[in-house]
Amino acid sequence: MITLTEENYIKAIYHLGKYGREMVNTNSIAEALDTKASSVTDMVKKLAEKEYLNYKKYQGVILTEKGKGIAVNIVRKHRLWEVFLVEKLNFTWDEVHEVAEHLEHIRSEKLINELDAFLEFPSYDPHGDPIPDKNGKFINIDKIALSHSEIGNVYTCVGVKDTSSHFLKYLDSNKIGLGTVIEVLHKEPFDNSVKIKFNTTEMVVSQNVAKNLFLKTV
Amino acid sequence: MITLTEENYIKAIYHLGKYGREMVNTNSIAEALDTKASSVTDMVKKLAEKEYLNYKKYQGVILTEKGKGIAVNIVRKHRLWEVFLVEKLNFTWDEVHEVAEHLEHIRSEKLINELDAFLEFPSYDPHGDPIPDKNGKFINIDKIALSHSEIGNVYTCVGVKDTSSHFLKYLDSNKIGLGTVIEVLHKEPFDNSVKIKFNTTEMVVSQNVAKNLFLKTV
DNA sequence: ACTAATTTTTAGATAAGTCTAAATTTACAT
DNA sequence: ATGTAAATTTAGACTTATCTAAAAATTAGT
Ligand SMILES: [Mn+2]
Ligand SMILES: [Mn+2]
Ligand SMILES: [Mn+2]
Ligand SMILES: [Mn+2]
Repeated sequence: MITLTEENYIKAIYHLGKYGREMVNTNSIAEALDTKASSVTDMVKKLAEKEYLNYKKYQGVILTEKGKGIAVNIVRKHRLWEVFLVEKLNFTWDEVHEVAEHLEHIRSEKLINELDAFLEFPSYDPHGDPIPDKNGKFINIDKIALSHSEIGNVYTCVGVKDTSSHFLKYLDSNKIGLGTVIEVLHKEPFDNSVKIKFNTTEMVVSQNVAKNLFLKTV
Repeated sequence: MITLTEENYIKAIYHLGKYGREMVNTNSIAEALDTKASSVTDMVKKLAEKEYLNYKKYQGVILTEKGKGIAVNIVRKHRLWEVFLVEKLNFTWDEVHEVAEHLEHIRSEKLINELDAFLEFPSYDPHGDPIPDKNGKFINIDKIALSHSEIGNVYTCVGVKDTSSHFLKYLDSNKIGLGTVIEVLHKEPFDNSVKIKFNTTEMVVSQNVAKNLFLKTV
């Protein structure tokens, strides 16, 4: 049996290691889970024992296939619940994450598959992140950050990197959301700010914003 | 902050003490939660300390208003989730309880109130139990067990006492459900079995069944 | 009223997950 | 290559919730 705490460690390691492809070090796990490095060491030993990951002392950890399976399933549940909250229960995209952090741990195959069907098998969550299907497969569209866009090009906003309430509310207040069509007018080398145009509005966004907004070419 | 374990104790005490009206003894709590009496003693001390209940050594416990408030809120969540599972996700009434045991601990005022609205403010759960509203108020219709019915009378089935999968499946297989109109034909004094008639079908049910089926007069 | 059975509480131990502080290993700069 | 800084692990302690076994209190039977 896997505990809630173990699930949270596995999920964090999955995200930190780029979908479980890269090794993850102790300190980054500790930071992600707001805990101490010594606690992480104890836990990764246990997770290695249970074969959710491979652990080399002082070298870091990497998820096994078994571990990745657990992680993908939690991500699936997290994102489906987020869709449910926005589509059916009038939550805004900045309110869903916190509740989904808890709902993602509810264990019922039937529950999650029926929820998937009820929502008509959505491919993306409210932040533009892809939702794994029942078999753990998901589409990964190639998106670029606004900070890596090219001047003169036109893009569609398809996701956010930072899903904090602060950032999402900032986007709301500036009328930027998923689907917004954005033209890149200018990139300021001095501070890496970007001047963009959308719906006849022109505005300058900071590097911080530019790094956290994902686009795809129209 | 209240823990998941504390919530389960409070809920059990609420049900055992008839909506928190009666004193509950240590052993019955232990049995309900499948734990040991010594564990219960430790926990009720903690719950008394936190003022969720009053505890007199060797005498048992009774919920405070604060404790009842917690309990009613958990019951509200449990029953609303059960309605959701049946109405929206194709669960049968014998499948919902287990999942609802977990969903009832998700903490979000907005979530539960929006769910309530989404389900159009249901008054009863799939087992005929009343659902408390946002303020903890709920209708308590007076229902009687089939075992206490009167020969010759006609009743409507409005609830079940035992919500175990076994009992509910037994009812399903005999085409008895909420809303079924039942006429009491005979009560056998020897074994307290009851002969009933519904939808042209006549059958004899055991005392065990008769005690767990709630009816109201038509 | 007294004894026996039952119920409840206490005492001490255990497991999970966390922490601080100290020790160890690795990485990096000269 | 060597010393220092950073990262990681170990050691020992704490908290929550549980258990077993023993002690104490209550209840019930005669
Ligand atoms: Mn999220
Ligand atoms: Mn998301
Ligand atoms: Mn239930
Ligand atoms: Mn129910």
